[in-house]
Amino acid sequence: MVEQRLDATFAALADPTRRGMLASLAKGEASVGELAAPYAMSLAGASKHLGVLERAGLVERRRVGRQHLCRLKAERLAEADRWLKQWERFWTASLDRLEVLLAEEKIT
Amino acid sequence: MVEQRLDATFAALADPTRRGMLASLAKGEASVGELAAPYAMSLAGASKHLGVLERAGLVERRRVGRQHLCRLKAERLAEADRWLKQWERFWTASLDRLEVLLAEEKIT
DNA sequence: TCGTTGTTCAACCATATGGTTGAATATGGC
DNA sequence: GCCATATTCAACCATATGGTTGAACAACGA
Repeated sequence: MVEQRLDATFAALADPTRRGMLASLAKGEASVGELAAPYAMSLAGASKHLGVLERAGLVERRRVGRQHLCRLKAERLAEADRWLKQWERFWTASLDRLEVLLAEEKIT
Repeated sequence: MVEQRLDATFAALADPTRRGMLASLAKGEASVGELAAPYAMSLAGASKHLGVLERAGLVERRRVGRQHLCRLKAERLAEADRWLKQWERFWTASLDRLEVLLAEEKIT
C-alpha cells in the first residue's frame, strides 16, 4: 500500500547522509565507492545507507564489472511530494491565514 | 539548520499514526484525546507521537482548560516540500526520460 | 593463478523508537 | 475540599537504526 511506501520513503529521507547521496545521484549514476567518498564512514556503512534507499525504492543498483552503479528512481519521491501537497493550502500565504482562523473559530 | 529540521520533519512523517494525526489536524484544532481516539493505543502513547510532531515543529500545543489543543503548523511541511521539489524534473514525464538517458550515456 | 579492487555479509555495539503501565499533575464541577 | 477528567511523566521493554570491524565474494590485470 501507499501508506507503507510512505513510511519507507520518509524514513529513508530522514537522514542527511542518505539525502546527500540522493543529491549526488541527481547528477547521474554513481558507484557505491563514489557515493561513499564524501562521508567519514566505512564503505560498509555507506552501503547500508544505499540499501535503505534501495529498499525504499528510491534507488536502483546494477552491477557493472566490479562496480555497483546506483541510479535515482524518482517515482517514490513523487509519491511523497503528492502526499505533502495535501497541505499546500496551509502554507499558501493567503489561505494560511484563513485556515488559522477556521481552526481558531471552529467554523466548519 | 535546515538539514537538521529536515531530519526531524521526515522522521516525524515516517509513521502512519503521526501522518494520520496531521490529517485530523487538517480539519482544525483538536485535543490530545480526540486525536488519540482513532488509534488502538494508550493515551500516553498517542501523546508521545504528538510530542514528536511538536518537536519537529509540525504541531503546536496550547492548554485550554484541562484540554491540550493541537494545531497544525505548516511551515516545516512547506520546507520538506521545497526540498522534494529539487527532484521534480526527475519525475516529470518528458524530462524523466531525458534524465535517464543522461545518466546512462554519461552525457554531462 | 595470484594479488588488488569494489562491494557485500555477518556479528556486534550503542542508542533511538514505539509501545506499555502506573503514578503524578492540573483543571473543572459539585 | 473532594472526586472525576485530561494529560503528562517516568520507568521499563522489545525491536529498529546507524555505525563499526573482519571476513567473504566477484571481477579485473598481470
